[in-house]
Amino acid sequence: MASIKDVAAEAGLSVATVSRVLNGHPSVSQDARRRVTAAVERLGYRPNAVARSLRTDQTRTLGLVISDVMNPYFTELARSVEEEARALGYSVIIGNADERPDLQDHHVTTLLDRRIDGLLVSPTDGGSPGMLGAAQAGTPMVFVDRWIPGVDVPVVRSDGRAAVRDLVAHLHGIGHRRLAIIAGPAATTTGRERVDAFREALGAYGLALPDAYVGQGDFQAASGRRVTEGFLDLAEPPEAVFAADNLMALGALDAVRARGLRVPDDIALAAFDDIPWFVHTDPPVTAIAQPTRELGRAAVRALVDRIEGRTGASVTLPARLVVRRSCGEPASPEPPSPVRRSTP
Amino acid sequence: MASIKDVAAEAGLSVATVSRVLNGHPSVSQDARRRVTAAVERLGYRPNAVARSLRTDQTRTLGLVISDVMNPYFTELARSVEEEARALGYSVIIGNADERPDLQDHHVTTLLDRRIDGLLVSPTDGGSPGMLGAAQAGTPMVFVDRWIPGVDVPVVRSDGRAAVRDLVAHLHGIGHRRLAIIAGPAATTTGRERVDAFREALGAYGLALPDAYVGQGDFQAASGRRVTEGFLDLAEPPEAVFAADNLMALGALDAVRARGLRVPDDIALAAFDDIPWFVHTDPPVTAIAQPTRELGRAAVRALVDRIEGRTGASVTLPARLVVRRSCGEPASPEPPSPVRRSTP
DNA sequence: ATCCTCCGTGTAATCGATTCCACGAGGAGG
DNA sequence: CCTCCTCGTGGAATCGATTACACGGAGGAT
Repeated sequence: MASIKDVAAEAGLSVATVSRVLNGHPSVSQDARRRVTAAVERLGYRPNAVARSLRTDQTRTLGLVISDVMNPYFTELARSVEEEARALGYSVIIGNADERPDLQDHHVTTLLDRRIDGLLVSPTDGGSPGMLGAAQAGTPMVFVDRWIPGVDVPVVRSDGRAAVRDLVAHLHGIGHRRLAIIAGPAATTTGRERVDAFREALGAYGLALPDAYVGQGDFQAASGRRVTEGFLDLAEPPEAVFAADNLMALGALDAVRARGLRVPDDIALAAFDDIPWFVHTDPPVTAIAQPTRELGRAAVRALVDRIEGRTGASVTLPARLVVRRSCGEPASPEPPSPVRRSTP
Repeated sequence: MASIKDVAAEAGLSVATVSRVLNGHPSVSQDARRRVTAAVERLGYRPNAVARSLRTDQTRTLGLVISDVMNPYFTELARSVEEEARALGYSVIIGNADERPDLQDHHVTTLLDRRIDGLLVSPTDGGSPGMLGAAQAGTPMVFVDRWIPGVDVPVVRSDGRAAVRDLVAHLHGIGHRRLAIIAGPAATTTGRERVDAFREALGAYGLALPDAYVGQGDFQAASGRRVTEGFLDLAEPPEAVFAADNLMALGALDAVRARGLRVPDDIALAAFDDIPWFVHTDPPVTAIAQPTRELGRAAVRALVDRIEGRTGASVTLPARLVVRRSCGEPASPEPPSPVRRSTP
């Protein structure tokens, strides 16, 4: 593979001049510029990014460590992150933690070893040693979706509180009173927050959230299935189940169907994180949609701001409720204002 | 960030010795080894992968360029690729081409600039300049899922011919005679092959595949919707529609529902590529499942074989039919042997 | 005519590793 | 006791770029 030396030889100039042409440095003659361009063309030369990175101490690469690529929410997030990064001249290396702290650490160290310019993380847990180290070491960093309390890193996320209130209003309007939740891991902020928001919203209607109605999941379909089976085995099963992510909702759907029961007739179902497939499930699932694309873009912008010496502050965007048919039809007037139906 | 020089100073040894310890070179004394290890520990030193790559001319990184990350099939492929690569000591950088040749080229050049050790591609088209260049330039390369005829690169893919025959047998057994297909882009091998296999299988039953029953899609949901609408507008609409990928099947489902029609009562539907959601759609969708995990693993192994100087041959794995309810219930005996029902 | 500036270019140091080669110490063999 | 190996170690070249500094020539000001 041709190197800058070959180009210099071919153009009859020094490597310094070639480098200057390549980087658009002003003090180069028209003639030199032409000869270099021609030589580059002839040799099919492409600068070695590795060498360049070593010298300039920047890789123009961002690391993105997410909890689970197979989760469509994160896939979409990853996609929008890559898009925005590309627009700003950066590449992205994705690390999939599969909800495992050890894997998350593996990816963080690998990325740091490669000297990425900045790190975008949706932490799987409360803070693995590798990640805290990275934050400490001063690597530009931004949390997205989930974060770690007490770590001084900007957070780009969406606030589901209002949407959860809308959801509870919706369920309450339909007549449901015994509401349960399939929670995410307590080690994640989203895992805890969604339960809190749900409990708070229930409180506004004078409803309690008994321990038996809080099932512990791990954001994977299997746990949704298991927890839902537990709910159905109760002497007094809930009338509605709220899954804290889309995969657990899928598992819940499985469990209900396996019992020969029907959604929403026998039990209502709603999920956090809207995905294209929810329109096509039987029945279409009512969900809380995050502005995923905007989240990804905002996260990249915040990170690049940090990298390039600007401030890069936290961002919180609102989520919204998308009503479909999995909770039943409202008997009384429609739920409060920000609610929208996905099909008119 | 501490460099090898700092470690050498801290340990009171030369950088050469430190490097030897780091790389497990045999001729280093126990004492030196201990001192280096201690110094590394004290400084929290991690070798700079960029510098190492420049010197050794290898990055221990694989590039994976896929057509569409949002397609669950490719997400799963990407995941299994990363898993196997990690097991073999490689990292993976994913490039998402979004079915756009220009984006595909962008990623290929970026990856080559970063001097990845090998490239895994599922080409979007018949061969963009950048990709053909890479193949020519001798970069170790392997095609996965899709490939480009005439380019001398191993191909890891699955053969759907037998499964398509099973599908046609299944449809025929139910009583469907007017069968249509939503094809993928003609520029892709999978786009063409699936139509060919379908036509061939129809032939075995004495059925023709009229042009009006071949709709041109692009592997995206919107095209599935558009093509299906066209089918429904025909004077004699097909009784069954076979979508050449899962996203177009989703679009077809949309279109059918928008007309107030029902699957499978009004029209049968089947898809290539099985995904977890097909179990939960209304109705569950009959699909041809590829051994995605195995495909990813085989592709990585073939590529690493090439990189490390071994042969690395092509691999073809069989796909299989998964019968669900979207084609209706068979009136007569069950379809041929390799067919399985997803729910007993 | 002399001096100063500015411009275009080249030489060489540098980034952080790996690795070839040389060198000194110590042990084995004659 | 001398020679020859082997072993552990360090010095220095190297990978492919960027960039500080030096230098020569042209042109303007005095």
